[in-house]
Amino acid sequence: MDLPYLNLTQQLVHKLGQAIMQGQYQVGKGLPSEADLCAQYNISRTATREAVKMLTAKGLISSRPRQGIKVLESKHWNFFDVDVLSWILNGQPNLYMLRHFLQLRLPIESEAAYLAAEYAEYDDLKDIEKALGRMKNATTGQDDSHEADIEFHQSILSASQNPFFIQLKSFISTALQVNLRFTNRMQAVTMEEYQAHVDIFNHIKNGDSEAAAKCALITQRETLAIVNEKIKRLEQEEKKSM
Amino acid sequence: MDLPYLNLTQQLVHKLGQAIMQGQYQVGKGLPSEADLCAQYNISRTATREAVKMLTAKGLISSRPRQGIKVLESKHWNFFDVDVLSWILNGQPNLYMLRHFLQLRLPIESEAAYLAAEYAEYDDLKDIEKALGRMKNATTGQDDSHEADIEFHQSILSASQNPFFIQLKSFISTALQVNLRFTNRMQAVTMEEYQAHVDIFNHIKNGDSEAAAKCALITQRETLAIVNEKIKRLEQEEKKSM
DNA sequence: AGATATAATTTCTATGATAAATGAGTATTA
DNA sequence: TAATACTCATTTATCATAGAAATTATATCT
Repeated sequence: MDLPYLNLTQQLVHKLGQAIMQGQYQVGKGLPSEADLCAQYNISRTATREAVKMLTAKGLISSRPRQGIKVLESKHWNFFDVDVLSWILNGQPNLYMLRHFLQLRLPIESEAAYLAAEYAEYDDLKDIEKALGRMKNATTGQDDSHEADIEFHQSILSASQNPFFIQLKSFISTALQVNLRFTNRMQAVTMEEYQAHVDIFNHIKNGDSEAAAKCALITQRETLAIVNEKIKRLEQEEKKSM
Repeated sequence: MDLPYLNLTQQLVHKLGQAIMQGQYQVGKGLPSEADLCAQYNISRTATREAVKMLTAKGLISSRPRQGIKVLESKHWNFFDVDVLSWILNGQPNLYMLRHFLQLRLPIESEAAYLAAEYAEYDDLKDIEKALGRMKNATTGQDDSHEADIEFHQSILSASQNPFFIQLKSFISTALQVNLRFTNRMQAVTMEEYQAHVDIFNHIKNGDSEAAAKCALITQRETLAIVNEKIKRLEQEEKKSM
Protein backbone atom coordinates (compact mmCIF):
# COMPACT_ATOMS: atom_id res chain seq x y z
CA MET A 1 0.00 0.00 0.00
CA ASP A 2 1.08 3.52 -0.72
CA LEU A 3 0.76 4.77 2.79
CA PRO A 4 2.23 8.24 3.05
CA TYR A 5 4.90 9.13 5.48
CA LEU A 6 3.43 10.77 8.54
CA ASN A 7 5.55 12.98 10.69
CA LEU A 8 5.25 12.92 14.45
CA THR A 9 2.84 15.83 14.55
CA GLN A 10 0.46 14.21 12.12
CA GLN A 11 0.75 10.88 13.86
CA LEU A 12 -0.37 12.51 17.07
CA VAL A 13 -3.16 14.34 15.27
CA HIS A 14 -4.54 11.02 14.08
CA LYS A 15 -4.09 9.28 17.38
CA LEU A 16 -5.85 12.03 19.31
CA GLY A 17 -8.52 12.43 16.65
CA GLN A 18 -9.36 8.75 16.83
CA ALA A 19 -9.18 8.70 20.60
CA ILE A 20 -11.68 11.54 20.78
CA MET A 21 -14.07 9.82 18.38
CA GLN A 22 -13.86 6.63 20.35
CA GLY A 23 -15.06 8.57 23.33
CA GLN A 24 -11.78 8.16 25.14
CA TYR A 25 -12.02 11.78 26.18
CA GLN A 26 -15.43 13.07 27.10
CA VAL A 27 -16.92 16.19 25.59
CA GLY A 28 -16.39 19.20 27.79
CA LYS A 29 -13.87 17.37 29.89
CA GLY A 30 -10.23 17.98 29.45
CA LEU A 31 -7.57 16.09 27.61
CA PRO A 32 -4.24 15.70 29.33
CA SER A 33 -2.30 18.92 29.49
CA GLU A 34 0.31 19.80 26.94
CA ALA A 35 3.04 18.55 29.25
CA ASP A 36 1.24 15.28 29.96
CA LEU A 37 0.67 14.61 26.29
CA CYS A 38 4.40 15.07 25.69
CA ALA A 39 5.13 12.54 28.37
CA GLN A 40 2.47 10.05 27.29
CA TYR A 41 3.44 10.04 23.65
CA ASN A 42 7.10 10.74 24.29
CA ILE A 43 7.43 13.63 21.89
CA SER A 44 8.47 17.23 22.20
CA ARG A 45 6.25 20.12 23.17
CA THR A 46 6.68 21.58 19.69
CA ALA A 47 5.18 18.56 17.96
CA THR A 48 2.49 18.20 20.61
CA ARG A 49 1.42 21.81 20.38
CA GLU A 50 1.30 21.68 16.60
CA ALA A 51 -0.92 18.62 16.77
CA VAL A 52 -3.21 20.39 19.21
CA LYS A 53 -3.36 23.37 16.87
CA MET A 54 -4.34 21.19 13.94
CA LEU A 55 -7.15 19.59 15.91
CA THR A 56 -8.23 23.04 17.01
CA ALA A 57 -8.37 24.08 13.36
CA LYS A 58 -10.68 21.14 12.68
CA GLY A 59 -12.99 22.22 15.47
CA LEU A 60 -12.45 19.22 17.70
CA ILE A 61 -10.82 20.85 20.68
CA SER A 62 -10.06 24.18 22.28
CA SER A 63 -7.00 25.06 24.26
CA ARG A 64 -6.61 28.01 26.56
CA PRO A 65 -4.27 29.00 29.35
CA ARG A 66 -5.25 27.63 32.72
CA GLN A 67 -8.28 25.85 31.24
CA GLY A 68 -6.22 23.33 29.40
CA ILE A 69 -7.29 21.31 26.37
CA LYS A 70 -10.96 20.45 26.07
CA VAL A 71 -13.04 18.42 23.66
CA LEU A 72 -15.63 20.68 22.07
CA GLU A 73 -19.27 19.75 21.54
CA SER A 74 -19.82 17.78 18.37
CA LYS A 75 -21.67 20.63 16.75
CA HIS A 76 -18.32 22.38 16.41
CA TRP A 77 -16.62 19.48 14.65
CA ASN A 78 -15.93 19.93 10.98
CA PHE A 79 -17.70 16.83 9.76
CA PHE A 80 -16.84 17.75 6.21
CA ASP A 81 -13.16 17.43 6.92
CA VAL A 82 -12.00 14.12 5.52
CA ASP A 83 -9.86 13.33 8.54
CA VAL A 84 -12.62 14.04 11.02
CA LEU A 85 -15.02 11.98 8.98
CA SER A 86 -12.73 8.99 8.77
CA TRP A 87 -12.04 9.12 12.51
CA ILE A 88 -15.75 9.07 13.16
CA LEU A 89 -16.26 6.13 10.87
CA ASN A 90 -13.36 4.18 12.28
CA GLY A 91 -14.67 5.00 15.71
CA GLN A 92 -18.17 3.73 16.04
CA PRO A 93 -20.16 3.61 12.84
CA ASN A 94 -23.72 2.53 13.31
CA LEU A 95 -27.01 2.44 11.49
CA TYR A 96 -28.01 5.88 12.72
CA MET A 97 -24.82 7.34 11.33
CA LEU A 98 -25.50 5.60 8.06
CA ARG A 99 -28.95 7.13 7.99
CA HIS A 100 -27.54 10.58 8.64
CA PHE A 101 -25.19 10.13 5.74
CA LEU A 102 -27.89 9.07 3.40
CA GLN A 103 -30.13 11.91 4.49
CA LEU A 104 -27.44 14.33 3.43
CA ARG A 105 -26.34 12.53 0.27
CA LEU A 106 -29.89 12.36 -0.98
CA PRO A 107 -30.48 16.06 -1.62
CA ILE A 108 -26.86 16.76 -2.56
CA GLU A 109 -26.60 14.12 -5.23
CA SER A 110 -30.03 14.83 -6.56
CA GLU A 111 -29.25 18.50 -7.00
CA ALA A 112 -25.84 17.65 -8.41
CA ALA A 113 -27.63 15.72 -11.14
CA TYR A 114 -29.86 18.75 -11.70
CA LEU A 115 -26.85 21.03 -12.07
CA ALA A 116 -24.99 18.53 -14.20
CA ALA A 117 -27.87 18.57 -16.64
CA GLU A 118 -27.52 22.33 -16.88
CA TYR A 119 -23.79 22.87 -16.76
CA ALA A 120 -21.96 19.66 -17.64
CA GLU A 121 -19.27 20.02 -20.28
CA TYR A 122 -18.17 17.50 -22.84
CA ASP A 123 -15.43 15.98 -20.71
CA ASP A 124 -17.77 15.63 -17.76
CA LEU A 125 -20.22 13.62 -19.83
CA LYS A 126 -17.37 11.44 -21.04
CA ASP A 127 -16.37 10.75 -17.43
CA ILE A 128 -19.90 9.82 -16.41
CA GLU A 129 -20.18 7.57 -19.42
CA LYS A 130 -16.91 5.89 -18.53
CA ALA A 131 -18.14 5.21 -15.00
CA LEU A 132 -21.32 3.77 -16.46
CA GLY A 133 -19.23 1.47 -18.58
CA ARG A 134 -17.44 0.16 -15.52
CA MET A 135 -20.75 -0.27 -13.79
CA LYS A 136 -22.08 -2.31 -16.68
CA ASN A 137 -19.06 -4.56 -16.47
CA ALA A 138 -19.69 -4.89 -12.75
CA THR A 139 -23.10 -6.39 -13.45
CA THR A 140 -21.29 -9.38 -14.90
CA GLY A 141 -18.54 -9.34 -12.33
CA GLN A 142 -15.92 -7.98 -14.71
CA ASP A 143 -15.27 -4.89 -12.64
CA ASP A 144 -15.46 -3.78 -9.03
CA SER A 145 -19.01 -2.66 -8.40
CA HIS A 146 -18.10 -0.51 -5.46
CA GLU A 147 -15.39 1.43 -7.25
CA ALA A 148 -17.59 1.89 -10.28
CA ASP A 149 -20.40 3.20 -8.12
CA ILE A 150 -18.15 5.72 -6.41
CA GLU A 151 -16.74 6.85 -9.73
CA PHE A 152 -20.23 7.45 -11.08
CA HIS A 153 -21.31 9.60 -8.17
CA GLN A 154 -18.07 11.56 -8.21
CA SER A 155 -18.30 12.30 -11.90
CA ILE A 156 -21.74 13.78 -11.45
CA LEU A 157 -20.56 16.00 -8.62
CA SER A 158 -17.73 17.20 -10.83
CA ALA A 159 -20.13 17.92 -13.65
CA SER A 160 -22.11 20.32 -11.47
CA GLN A 161 -19.34 22.91 -11.96
CA ASN A 162 -19.98 24.04 -8.40
CA PRO A 163 -16.94 24.14 -6.10
CA PHE A 164 -19.02 23.22 -3.07
CA PHE A 165 -20.36 20.11 -4.69
CA ILE A 166 -16.92 19.26 -5.97
CA GLN A 167 -15.53 19.57 -2.46
CA LEU A 168 -18.12 17.09 -1.30
CA LYS A 169 -16.63 14.42 -3.53
CA SER A 170 -14.30 13.21 -0.82
CA PHE A 171 -17.13 13.34 1.69
CA ILE A 172 -19.41 11.22 -0.47
CA SER A 173 -16.62 8.83 -1.26
CA THR A 174 -15.96 8.28 2.42
CA ALA A 175 -19.66 7.95 3.10
CA LEU A 176 -19.97 5.27 0.46
CA GLN A 177 -17.32 3.30 2.23
CA VAL A 178 -19.41 3.14 5.38
CA ASN A 179 -22.27 1.96 3.30
CA LEU A 180 -20.03 -0.82 2.08
CA ARG A 181 -19.04 -1.77 5.58
CA PHE A 182 -22.67 -2.34 6.46
CA THR A 183 -23.73 -4.10 3.33
CA ASN A 184 -20.47 -5.87 3.88
CA ARG A 185 -19.80 -7.69 0.64
CA MET A 186 -18.91 -7.44 -2.99
CA GLN A 187 -22.43 -7.45 -4.24
CA ALA A 188 -22.72 -7.32 -8.00
CA VAL A 189 -24.61 -4.41 -9.48
CA THR A 190 -28.09 -5.52 -10.50
CA MET A 191 -29.34 -4.80 -13.97
CA GLU A 192 -32.03 -2.64 -12.40
CA GLU A 193 -29.57 -0.45 -10.56
CA TYR A 194 -27.50 -0.08 -13.67
CA GLN A 195 -30.54 0.97 -15.67
CA ALA A 196 -31.45 3.61 -13.10
CA HIS A 197 -28.01 5.12 -13.47
CA VAL A 198 -28.27 5.06 -17.25
CA ASP A 199 -31.53 6.95 -16.97
CA ILE A 200 -29.91 9.65 -14.88
CA PHE A 201 -27.12 9.96 -17.40
CA ASN A 202 -29.52 10.31 -20.29
CA HIS A 203 -31.44 13.04 -18.57
CA ILE A 204 -28.20 14.88 -17.87
CA LYS A 205 -27.10 14.47 -21.47
CA ASN A 206 -30.43 15.79 -22.70
CA GLY A 207 -30.23 18.73 -20.35
CA ASP A 208 -33.42 17.71 -18.60
CA SER A 209 -32.47 18.88 -15.14
CA GLU A 210 -35.82 18.26 -13.46
CA ALA A 211 -35.93 14.66 -14.63
CA ALA A 212 -32.32 14.01 -13.68
CA ALA A 213 -32.87 15.32 -10.18
CA LYS A 214 -36.08 13.37 -9.72
CA CYS A 215 -34.51 10.19 -10.97
CA ALA A 216 -31.55 10.53 -8.61
CA LEU A 217 -33.86 11.40 -5.74
CA ILE A 218 -36.02 8.32 -6.18
CA THR A 219 -33.06 5.96 -6.21
CA GLN A 220 -31.73 7.44 -3.01
CA ARG A 221 -35.09 7.53 -1.25
CA GLU A 222 -35.34 3.80 -1.84
CA THR A 223 -31.95 3.18 -0.28
CA LEU A 224 -32.88 5.36 2.66
CA ALA A 225 -36.17 3.53 3.09
CA ILE A 226 -34.29 0.27 3.46
CA VAL A 227 -32.10 1.70 6.20
CA ASN A 228 -35.10 3.19 7.95
CA GLU A 229 -36.75 -0.20 7.85
CA LYS A 230 -33.69 -1.82 9.35
CA ILE A 231 -33.58 0.70 12.15
CA LYS A 232 -37.26 0.21 12.83
CA ARG A 233 -36.83 -3.54 13.16
CA LEU A 234 -33.80 -3.03 15.35
CA GLU A 235 -35.68 -0.71 17.69
CA GLN A 236 -38.59 -3.13 17.91
CA GLU A 237 -36.27 -5.95 18.86
CA GLU A 238 -34.70 -3.80 21.53
CA LYS A 239 -38.10 -2.99 22.87
CA LYS A 240 -39.01 -6.66 23.05
CA SER A 241 -35.88 -7.62 24.91
CA MET A 242 -36.62 -5.11 27.62
CA MET B 1 -18.28 44.67 19.59
CA ASP B 2 -17.36 41.53 21.41
CA LEU B 3 -14.33 40.74 19.32
CA PRO B 4 -12.48 37.86 20.90
CA TYR B 5 -8.87 38.06 21.85
CA LEU B 6 -6.73 36.54 19.14
CA ASN B 7 -3.28 35.31 19.96
CA LEU B 8 -0.41 35.81 17.56
CA THR B 9 -0.82 32.40 15.97
CA GLN B 10 -4.47 32.98 15.18
CA GLN B 11 -3.80 36.48 13.95
CA LEU B 12 -1.33 35.09 11.46
CA VAL B 13 -3.75 32.35 10.47
CA HIS B 14 -6.32 34.95 9.55
CA LYS B 15 -3.86 37.22 7.79
CA LEU B 16 -2.47 34.40 5.68
CA GLY B 17 -5.90 32.92 5.06
CA GLN B 18 -7.19 36.21 3.76
CA ALA B 19 -4.03 36.84 1.76
CA ILE B 20 -4.42 33.50 0.03
CA MET B 21 -8.07 34.14 -0.79
CA GLN B 22 -7.21 37.54 -2.20
CA GLY B 23 -4.90 35.78 -4.59
CA GLN B 24 -1.84 37.30 -3.01
CA TYR B 25 -0.14 33.94 -3.27
CA GLN B 26 -0.83 31.92 -6.38
CA VAL B 27 -1.99 28.35 -6.27
CA GLY B 28 0.87 25.94 -6.68
CA LYS B 29 3.40 28.67 -6.05
CA GLY B 30 5.08 29.00 -2.75
CA LEU B 31 4.49 31.25 0.17
CA PRO B 32 7.52 32.79 1.84
CA SER B 33 9.52 30.27 3.81
CA GLU B 34 9.02 29.79 7.50
CA ALA B 35 11.96 32.05 8.25
CA ASP B 36 10.75 34.77 5.90
CA LEU B 37 7.28 34.72 7.41
CA CYS B 38 8.81 35.23 10.83
CA ALA B 39 10.70 38.22 9.55
CA GLN B 40 7.78 39.71 7.62
CA TYR B 41 5.31 39.44 10.46
CA ASN B 42 7.88 39.88 13.19
CA ILE B 43 6.88 36.86 15.25
CA SER B 44 8.62 33.75 16.44
CA ARG B 45 9.07 30.55 14.51
CA THR B 46 6.88 28.78 17.04
CA ALA B 47 3.87 30.96 16.32
CA THR B 48 4.55 30.94 12.60
CA ARG B 49 4.80 27.17 12.40
CA GLU B 50 1.61 26.73 14.39
CA ALA B 51 -0.22 29.06 12.04
CA VAL B 52 1.07 27.10 9.07
CA LYS B 53 -0.14 23.90 10.70
CA MET B 54 -3.61 25.29 11.24
CA LEU B 55 -3.87 26.36 7.62
CA THR B 56 -2.62 22.93 6.62
CA ALA B 57 -5.39 21.38 8.70
CA LYS B 58 -7.92 23.47 6.80
CA GLY B 59 -6.58 22.22 3.49
CA LEU B 60 -5.26 25.55 2.25
CA ILE B 61 -1.56 24.84 2.12
CA SER B 62 1.01 22.11 2.31
CA SER B 63 4.44 22.38 3.80
CA ARG B 64 7.31 20.00 3.25
CA PRO B 65 11.04 20.10 3.69
CA ARG B 66 12.91 21.61 0.79
CA GLN B 67 9.67 22.30 -1.06
CA GLY B 68 8.55 25.00 1.31
CA ILE B 69 5.02 26.18 1.86
CA LYS B 70 2.64 25.98 -1.08
CA VAL B 71 -0.94 26.99 -1.71
CA LEU B 72 -2.99 23.91 -2.59
CA GLU B 73 -5.54 23.74 -5.37
CA SER B 74 -8.92 25.05 -4.32
CA LYS B 75 -10.47 21.59 -4.49
CA HIS B 76 -8.54 20.78 -1.32
CA TRP B 77 -9.85 23.74 0.61
CA ASN B 78 -12.37 22.99 3.32
CA PHE B 79 -15.10 25.30 2.14
CA PHE B 80 -17.29 24.16 4.98
CA ASP B 81 -14.88 25.54 7.51
CA VAL B 82 -16.28 28.82 8.76
CA ASP B 83 -12.92 30.56 8.68
CA VAL B 84 -12.17 29.50 5.14
CA LEU B 85 -15.61 30.54 4.06
CA SER B 86 -15.37 33.98 5.62
CA TRP B 87 -11.95 34.55 4.08
CA ILE B 88 -13.35 33.70 0.69
CA LEU B 89 -16.26 36.05 1.16
CA ASN B 90 -14.11 38.87 2.45
CA GLY B 91 -11.79 38.21 -0.44
CA GLN B 92 -13.71 38.51 -3.63
CA PRO B 93 -17.38 37.73 -3.42
CA ASN B 94 -19.16 37.88 -6.73
CA LEU B 95 -22.42 36.85 -8.31
CA TYR B 96 -21.04 33.47 -9.35
CA MET B 97 -20.10 32.71 -5.79
CA LEU B 98 -23.55 33.74 -4.69
CA ARG B 99 -25.04 31.37 -7.23
CA HIS B 100 -22.87 28.53 -5.98
CA PHE B 101 -24.08 29.18 -2.47
CA LEU B 102 -27.70 29.17 -3.45
CA GLN B 103 -27.26 26.03 -5.49
CA LEU B 104 -26.05 24.28 -2.39
CA ARG B 105 -28.49 25.84 0.06
CA LEU B 106 -31.41 24.93 -2.09
CA PRO B 107 -31.32 21.15 -1.70
CA ILE B 108 -29.96 21.28 1.84
CA GLU B 109 -32.65 23.51 3.25
CA SER B 110 -35.37 21.77 1.35
CA GLU B 111 -34.36 18.39 2.72
CA ALA B 112 -33.89 19.90 6.17
CA ALA B 113 -37.55 20.91 6.04
CA TYR B 114 -38.39 17.36 4.98
CA LEU B 115 -36.50 15.90 7.92
CA ALA B 116 -37.87 18.49 10.31
CA ALA B 117 -41.38 17.37 9.41
CA GLU B 118 -40.41 13.83 10.35
CA TYR B 119 -38.18 14.30 13.34
CA ALA B 120 -38.76 17.72 14.89
CA GLU B 121 -39.36 17.71 18.62
CA TYR B 122 -41.50 20.06 20.65
CA ASP B 123 -38.70 22.51 21.42
CA ASP B 124 -37.66 22.64 17.79
CA LEU B 125 -41.15 23.64 16.74
CA LYS B 126 -41.18 26.30 19.42
CA ASP B 127 -37.91 27.70 18.06
CA ILE B 128 -39.21 27.82 14.51
CA GLU B 129 -42.37 29.51 15.72
CA LYS B 130 -40.34 32.06 17.60
CA ALA B 131 -38.31 32.88 14.49
CA LEU B 132 -41.57 33.24 12.58
CA GLY B 133 -42.76 35.70 15.17
CA ARG B 134 -39.67 37.83 14.69
CA MET B 135 -40.16 37.62 10.96
CA LYS B 136 -43.72 38.85 11.27
CA ASN B 137 -42.52 41.80 13.30
CA ALA B 138 -39.95 42.44 10.61
CA THR B 139 -42.71 42.93 8.08
CA THR B 140 -43.69 46.05 9.97
CA GLY B 141 -40.13 47.07 10.72
CA GLN B 142 -40.32 46.11 14.38
CA ASP B 143 -37.50 43.60 14.11
CA ASP B 144 -34.41 42.99 12.04
CA SER B 145 -35.50 41.09 8.95
CA HIS B 146 -32.08 39.68 8.28
CA GLU B 147 -31.61 38.26 11.75
CA ALA B 148 -35.09 36.85 11.77
CA ASP B 149 -34.51 35.17 8.44
CA ILE B 150 -31.26 33.58 9.61
CA GLU B 151 -32.91 32.39 12.80
CA PHE B 152 -35.69 30.75 10.84
CA HIS B 153 -33.36 28.80 8.59
CA GLN B 154 -31.17 27.76 11.50
CA SER B 155 -34.07 26.49 13.53
CA ILE B 156 -35.17 24.25 10.69
CA LEU B 157 -31.69 22.82 10.31
CA SER B 158 -31.65 22.09 14.03
CA ALA B 159 -35.00 20.38 13.83
CA SER B 160 -33.67 17.89 11.30
CA GLN B 161 -31.94 16.06 14.15
CA ASN B 162 -29.11 15.31 11.76
CA PRO B 163 -25.61 16.31 12.88
CA PHE B 164 -24.51 17.07 9.34
CA PHE B 165 -27.34 19.47 8.76
CA ILE B 166 -26.76 21.00 12.16
CA GLN B 167 -23.11 21.55 11.30
CA LEU B 168 -24.20 23.40 8.21
CA LYS B 169 -25.90 26.04 10.33
CA SER B 170 -22.79 28.17 10.50
CA PHE B 171 -22.23 27.66 6.81
CA ILE B 172 -25.72 28.79 5.91
CA SER B 173 -25.50 31.69 8.30
CA THR B 174 -22.32 32.91 6.65
CA ALA B 175 -23.81 32.37 3.23
CA LEU B 176 -26.81 34.48 4.12
CA GLN B 177 -24.49 37.31 5.00
CA VAL B 178 -23.09 37.35 1.49
CA ASN B 179 -26.58 37.43 0.21
CA LEU B 180 -27.11 40.51 2.33
CA ARG B 181 -24.02 42.16 0.99
CA PHE B 182 -25.38 41.86 -2.53
CA THR B 183 -28.92 42.89 -1.80
CA ASN B 184 -27.16 45.50 0.27
CA ARG B 185 -29.87 46.94 2.47
CA MET B 186 -32.28 46.39 5.32
CA GLN B 187 -35.15 45.33 3.19
CA ALA B 188 -38.31 44.62 5.12
CA VAL B 189 -39.79 41.17 4.84
CA THR B 190 -42.74 41.21 2.47
CA MET B 191 -46.03 39.72 3.55
CA GLU B 192 -45.65 37.17 0.76
CA GLU B 193 -42.28 35.97 1.99
CA TYR B 194 -43.61 35.72 5.49
CA GLN B 195 -46.56 33.66 4.34
CA ALA B 196 -44.27 31.26 2.46
CA HIS B 197 -42.37 30.64 5.67
CA VAL B 198 -45.56 30.11 7.61
CA ASP B 199 -46.59 27.50 5.08
CA ILE B 200 -43.34 25.62 5.54
CA PHE B 201 -43.81 25.70 9.28
CA ASN B 202 -47.34 24.36 9.07
CA HIS B 203 -46.26 21.47 6.88
CA ILE B 204 -43.49 20.65 9.34
CA LYS B 205 -45.92 20.86 12.24
CA ASN B 206 -48.35 18.55 10.46
CA GLY B 207 -45.59 16.11 9.65
CA ASP B 208 -46.14 16.51 5.95
CA SER B 209 -42.54 16.11 4.88
CA GLU B 210 -43.12 16.07 1.13
CA ALA B 211 -45.07 19.32 1.23
CA ALA B 212 -42.54 20.99 3.50
CA ALA B 213 -39.67 20.07 1.20
CA LYS B 214 -41.51 21.16 -1.90
CA CYS B 215 -42.52 24.45 -0.33
CA ALA B 216 -38.95 25.21 0.72
CA LEU B 217 -37.65 24.17 -2.65
CA ILE B 218 -39.93 26.49 -4.58
CA THR B 219 -38.99 29.51 -2.51
CA GLN B 220 -35.32 28.88 -3.08
CA ARG B 221 -35.65 28.16 -6.77
CA GLU B 222 -37.24 31.58 -7.14
CA THR B 223 -34.34 33.28 -5.40
CA LEU B 224 -31.92 31.34 -7.54
CA ALA B 225 -33.79 32.29 -10.70
CA ILE B 226 -33.34 35.94 -9.84
CA VAL B 227 -29.59 35.51 -9.46
CA ASN B 228 -29.38 33.54 -12.68
CA GLU B 229 -31.22 36.34 -14.43
CA LYS B 230 -28.80 38.90 -13.05
CA ILE B 231 -25.83 36.88 -14.22
CA LYS B 232 -27.36 36.48 -17.63
CA ARG B 233 -27.82 40.21 -18.00
CA LEU B 234 -24.32 40.84 -16.77
CA GLU B 235 -22.85 38.43 -19.29
CA GLN B 236 -24.84 40.00 -22.11
CA GLU B 237 -23.56 43.44 -21.17
CA GLU B 238 -20.02 42.16 -21.14
CA LYS B 239 -20.53 40.68 -24.58
CA LYS B 240 -21.83 43.97 -25.91
CA SER B 241 -18.92 45.97 -24.59
CA MET B 242 -16.45 43.75 -26.38
C1' DA C 1 -20.20 41.02 51.64
C1' DG C 2 -17.89 42.76 48.13
C1' DA C 3 -14.02 44.51 46.03
C1' DT C 4 -9.16 43.94 45.41
C1' DA C 5 -4.85 41.86 45.47
C1' DT C 6 -2.15 37.62 45.26
C1' DA C 7 -0.87 33.14 43.81
C1' DA C 8 -0.97 29.00 41.08
C1' DT C 9 -1.70 26.71 36.75
C1' DT C 10 -1.54 26.28 32.00
C1' DT C 11 -0.90 27.79 27.57
C1' DC C 12 1.69 31.20 24.62
C1' DT C 13 5.86 33.06 22.69
C1' DA C 14 10.65 33.31 21.80
C1' DT C 15 15.19 31.38 20.81
C1' DG C 16 18.88 28.27 19.71
C1' DA C 17 20.49 23.92 18.19
C1' DT C 18 20.21 19.59 15.73
C1' DA C 19 17.86 16.05 12.83
C1' DA C 20 15.50 14.59 8.84
C1' DA C 21 13.47 14.98 4.32
C1' DT C 22 13.81 16.52 -0.34
C1' DG C 23 15.52 17.72 -4.76
C1' DA C 24 19.28 19.16 -7.69
C1' DG C 25 23.46 18.60 -9.28
C1' DT C 26 27.71 15.71 -9.67
C1' DA C 27 30.42 11.96 -9.99
C1' DT C 28 30.75 7.18 -10.92
C1' DT C 29 30.08 3.09 -13.28
C1' DA C 30 28.44 -0.32 -16.65
C1' DT D 1 25.61 7.25 -23.31
C1' DA D 2 22.62 6.04 -19.79
C1' DA D 3 21.77 4.60 -15.53
C1' DT D 4 23.11 4.66 -10.84
C1' DA D 5 24.97 6.25 -6.69
C1' DC D 6 26.67 10.00 -4.13
C1' DT D 7 27.16 14.59 -2.22
C1' DC D 8 25.40 18.87 -0.97
C1' DA D 9 22.35 22.75 -0.21
C1' DT D 10 17.80 24.05 1.33
C1' DT D 11 13.85 23.83 4.03
C1' DT D 12 10.92 21.96 7.31
C1' DA D 13 10.70 18.82 11.55
C1' DT D 14 11.94 18.01 16.20
C1' DC D 15 13.83 18.87 20.66
C1' DA D 16 14.96 21.61 24.78
C1' DT D 17 14.71 25.62 27.75
C1' DA D 18 13.21 29.98 29.54
C1' DG D 19 10.21 33.56 30.40
C1' DA D 20 5.64 36.07 29.30
C1' DA D 21 0.77 36.23 29.40
C1' DA D 22 -3.85 34.67 30.37
C1' DT D 23 -7.06 32.64 33.47
C1' DT D 24 -8.97 30.91 37.58
C1' DA D 25 -8.92 30.12 42.45
C1' DT D 26 -7.83 31.86 46.79
C1' DA D 27 -6.76 35.04 50.23
C1' DT D 28 -6.87 39.62 51.96
C1' DC D 29 -8.69 43.94 53.10
C1' DT D 30 -12.25 47.45 53.78
